[in-house]
Amino acid sequence: MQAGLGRAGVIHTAHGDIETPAFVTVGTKATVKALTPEMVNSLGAQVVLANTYHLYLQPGDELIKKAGGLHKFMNYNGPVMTDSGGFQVFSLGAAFGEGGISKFVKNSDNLCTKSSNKSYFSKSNFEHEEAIVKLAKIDEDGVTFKSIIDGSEHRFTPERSMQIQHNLGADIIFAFDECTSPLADYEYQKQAMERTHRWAERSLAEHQRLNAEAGSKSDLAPTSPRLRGVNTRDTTSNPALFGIVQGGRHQDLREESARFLAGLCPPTGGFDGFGIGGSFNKEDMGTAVGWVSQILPEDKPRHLLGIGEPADIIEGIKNGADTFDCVTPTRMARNGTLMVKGGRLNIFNAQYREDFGPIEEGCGCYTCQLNSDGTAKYSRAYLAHLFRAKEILASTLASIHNLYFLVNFTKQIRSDILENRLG
RNA sequence: GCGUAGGUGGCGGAGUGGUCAAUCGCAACUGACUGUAAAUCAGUCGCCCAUUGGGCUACGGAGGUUCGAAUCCUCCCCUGCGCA
Repeated sequence: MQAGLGRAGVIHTAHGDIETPAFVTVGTKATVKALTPEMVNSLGAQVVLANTYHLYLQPGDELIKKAGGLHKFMNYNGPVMTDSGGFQVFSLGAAFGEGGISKFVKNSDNLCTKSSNKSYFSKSNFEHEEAIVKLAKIDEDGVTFKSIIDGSEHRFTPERSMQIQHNLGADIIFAFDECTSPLADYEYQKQAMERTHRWAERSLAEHQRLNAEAGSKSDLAPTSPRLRGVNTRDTTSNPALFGIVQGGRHQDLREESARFLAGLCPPTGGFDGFGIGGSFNKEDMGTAVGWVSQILPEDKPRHLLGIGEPADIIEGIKNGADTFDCVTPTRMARNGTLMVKGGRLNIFNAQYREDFGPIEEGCGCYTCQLNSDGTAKYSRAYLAHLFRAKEILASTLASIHNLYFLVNFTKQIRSDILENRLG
């Protein structure tokens, strides 16, 4: 973009290119919920993000390695990313049992008193009446997790996260970090950020050790790994590693974090790209992204972790973020909220029970197709019925629509940038 | 006809003399969801005002007992089941 930090580019991976800005679909447990890989492809998605913690617990990273890696295991041949488990440090730690805490805090919220006694997950097997036992506990060396599946205890360190992610075999992996709560005070944000920095160094060192180890086992392995040109497609190549910027809502911390990570350049090279993680102020998330984009190297991709509201994507792009992932489109789809140009539409609302039009006029997605006579193939009334009847197809049709909406919303911004339609 | 078990808010189903406008589930209505503990969660759900709160009508129908009844008594109506 002529003004500001926005830009369009291409990330080359062993499994294909990602044209940025791009929305990354979330497939936590090696599946984009409710969709087949063919559906994911045909709605225009370019990348899938899976999760280290979840796949480590089930079915296990060793098994996925035996299967031939994530791509083969889940039958998805496009680029795949894995998150490091760093978000679970937050969601199973600080946020656990605290009902309604998200990565965002609003200026209008009172940071000191925002604590709800209502549990978001009242059916939890792990929740005790009096004291909520967190499922993640942090120390300098790493994090001790309790399994969300059976309560068993597991230990993640930066090294362990790297080993698991290498076993999973994604194209782009993330350093092990701590996603902090927006409720944490400045002092904690600073301490956590510094710890995340130490973990970043350890992640990078272990990643390079694993790459070297892999290299010594195979003649085909590249000597200079990571983001490679599309012409050198090599599906067995080592993953690229992204470091994660933290620092919460504080400008000095975010800038310090970006400087630190950008400066990590051991003999074999630094990070291949960067994630921007952690919590934000709802009102100035874009500003915070801008703080770090000005510092991070211009020739490396920047992924804004866990951000996906349309307005936030626009702000992220304007401030230099290249890729975005978010559970919002798929989760909201499963919960009956459909994304449309004007905002959102709750298909459960009584007004749609006899509405035989498509979700959105003019939408190009599979779900919004029209018959030759101009009527909707899958009407709002039909979707309303499927949701009320709890039919599985409801999730599929709604997920296709929401993902198409966001993926193409982001693609549109890319072409606007390329054609200079944006400032 | 005799015997027996019942009739409670849209439905199912608790309650069996006061703390009952009535537990709970479903349905319905509304909202939330930002690196997925999520096909989840929260709120509303007789009527009328109201900020806490107040008023009214309600537990098949009609009477009655009682300071007080969805709950006890009498008669009537209806339903299931068994026997004729």
